[in-house]
Amino acid sequence: MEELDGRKVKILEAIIRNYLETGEPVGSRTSSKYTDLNLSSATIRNEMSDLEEMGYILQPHTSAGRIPSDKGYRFYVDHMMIAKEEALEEKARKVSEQAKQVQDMSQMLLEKEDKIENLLQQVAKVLAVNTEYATMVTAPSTHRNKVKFLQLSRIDANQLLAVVVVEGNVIRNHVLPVSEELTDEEVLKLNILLNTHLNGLSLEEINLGMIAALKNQAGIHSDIVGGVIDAVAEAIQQDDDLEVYTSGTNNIFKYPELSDGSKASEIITAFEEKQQLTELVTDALSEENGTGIQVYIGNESPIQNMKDCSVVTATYELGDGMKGTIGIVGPKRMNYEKVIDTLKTIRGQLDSMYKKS
Amino acid sequence: MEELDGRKVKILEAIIRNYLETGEPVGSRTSSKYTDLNLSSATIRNEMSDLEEMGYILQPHTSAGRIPSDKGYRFYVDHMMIAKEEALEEKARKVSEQAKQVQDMSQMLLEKEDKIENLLQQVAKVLAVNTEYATMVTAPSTHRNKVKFLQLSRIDANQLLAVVVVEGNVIRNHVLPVSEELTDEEVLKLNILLNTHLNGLSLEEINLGMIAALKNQAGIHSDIVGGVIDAVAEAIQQDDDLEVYTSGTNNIFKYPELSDGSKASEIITAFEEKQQLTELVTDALSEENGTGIQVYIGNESPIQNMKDCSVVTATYELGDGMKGTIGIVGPKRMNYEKVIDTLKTIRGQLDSMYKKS
DNA sequence: TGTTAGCACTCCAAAAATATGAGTGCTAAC
DNA sequence: GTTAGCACTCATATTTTTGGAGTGCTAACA
Repeated sequence: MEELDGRKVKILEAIIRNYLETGEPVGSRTSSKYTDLNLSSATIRNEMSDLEEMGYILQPHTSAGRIPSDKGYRFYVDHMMIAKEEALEEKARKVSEQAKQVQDMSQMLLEKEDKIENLLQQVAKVLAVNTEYATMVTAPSTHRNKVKFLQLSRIDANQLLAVVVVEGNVIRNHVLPVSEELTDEEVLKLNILLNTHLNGLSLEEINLGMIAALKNQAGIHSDIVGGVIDAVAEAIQQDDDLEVYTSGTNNIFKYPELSDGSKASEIITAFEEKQQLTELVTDALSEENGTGIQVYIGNESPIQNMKDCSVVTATYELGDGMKGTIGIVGPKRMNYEKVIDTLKTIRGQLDSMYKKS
Repeated sequence: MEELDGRKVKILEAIIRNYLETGEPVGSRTSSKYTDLNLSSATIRNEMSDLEEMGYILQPHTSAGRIPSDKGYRFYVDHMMIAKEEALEEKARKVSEQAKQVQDMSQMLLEKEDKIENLLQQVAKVLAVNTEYATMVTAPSTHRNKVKFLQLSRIDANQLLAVVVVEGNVIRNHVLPVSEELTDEEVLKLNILLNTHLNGLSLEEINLGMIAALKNQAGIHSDIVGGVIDAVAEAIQQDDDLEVYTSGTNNIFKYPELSDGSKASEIITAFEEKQQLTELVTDALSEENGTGIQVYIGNESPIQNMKDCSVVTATYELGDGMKGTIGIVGPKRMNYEKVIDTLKTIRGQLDSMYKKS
């Protein structure tokens, strides 16, 4: 009674697969036909009763069929999908799909964007079109990347421009006001100082202690120069909040279970307040599990707004340490296989793109 | 019959105001009580029949009350609102509201953002909170702004960084690959060349002819230098598509007439494909009418997705030529007075912010 | 002991039947 | 030109009916 025996597994699988296909609660009759074990509906009913007690399935109301619970979906994702993945007809379908996607992606590559933002936005869109779910893509985090180049320039009498180029050609800039005009020579000195000390360090290495030491070095001018250094440090540290690109939000209206007012509103709010998505993604990054794929079913999600959906994310990596996330949000009753597959494919594309450049 | 006489106007106004308040179709009985002319419902009925024939109001179905048509709303916005604006109790309400908003805005100013993107995003949010509609804000166009400062730097052997600072401290940068390494001296020369020729020009003045002339000037190295100049030009021209910031998309679910699946989906799509919003905004900018306020009712909107909504935009200006737009999207049955008022207030805040800095 | 047929029962969903009532258009009288 | 009166319309809400899918339980069977 505690564990699922082989027969229960088969029945549970029948129920889930059926429900994924039809979206209708599935009854004992239907699932008896769906399995290869020749059992009458009555027997199935008994087993279903057990499964319900164990929490794998539930009834929308008395005298309706059963639908998978979050726990049921979880079991499906963890134990049933892999098996199925080997099945032949699946394999065949996958290949053709994969080909289609690759096509889409290479099309995307044609209009090769130099700006990473545009690229990621495009990725989000391709993902949305392919899966028909709402999608999100975060920029790779760069805090472990090293400073390649750093430059201060005078814009006018009381404004300096600080530009920092980081590995991966990520560029940050910051206009900083200065109370007192600096001479060309002073700016040059500052440039040399900053470059010799900060160049080659990763962004996360440039912390408060570091900065303090630097200010000491600066010596004489420390009053005004100190301010400049602080501002540069700020420019470097800024944008720690990773950007999130989204697409296909309207796709949620394709699924009746999500398109009623209040639910849709919740999801859309989460997509607008990207803060929330970052939380989700941060969690996904921390829960690394080897495959780089995370599945959150309903309440498993760290953010409340997603309690009626499933979220699937994949971690991609552009070179060392630059990890980002791509993910989709859809109904619990989603095509997990296809989604995971698509995510893997696109992640692969991102990989190869990095190698090319 | 062709023109609206005074009585018809009064009745029309009664209908519209009533409908704005209740959202229910309004019948002859109700509107007879709502006006000061003492007429029986029967008389009103006759007048309403006329108004319907003229296209100002319509019936959702036979034997229902009347609701304003697009034409009716249009008449209201053009001719009835101003009068009402003077009314005393309105005035009183407005003052307190205005005060509240100013408070909100100054709060916003406290956490003064140096990045204009963050500021505008914040403006969109404040607007959304104040009006309870979906909002959009476009960055001011900068193509008439002048180049303040321009700098090429070598990042490494085969990459150059071009940074362009424009009036208003808008910064654009672009990493450009170079096939052949340039010496420090060459880079310096290029910098001088670019600055002497481009500095002080507005972005729109830097066109193809300009660039061609510049290439000639470059003389000897023209093969490789030409490429660099092209890339710089591109960096300058880039981002011509104005950015759009949005907020409060979920607000549309507060209005039943918009929250059904397909309509909501349309609106949300428009907000996601910011391309569409830019069209709208471009139109608004071109249709300048003195006040800088534009109202699109239903099908008047240049983009189809907004056919079930009303859109109100206001043009703001940060110094000469830097025009941007703030706007809201809501149901046709919206509080036009309040919206226009809020838009004006916030535009004022943006103005004063510019003067301060 | 596990499996199955049978049956009464539950409950949702859709369809049909039935009010309700707000609002209209029209006519005839003032 | 205005109004009272009245028959008529039609969306909406409420109730009733029906159908059917599905369950749980029991008793019989292998």
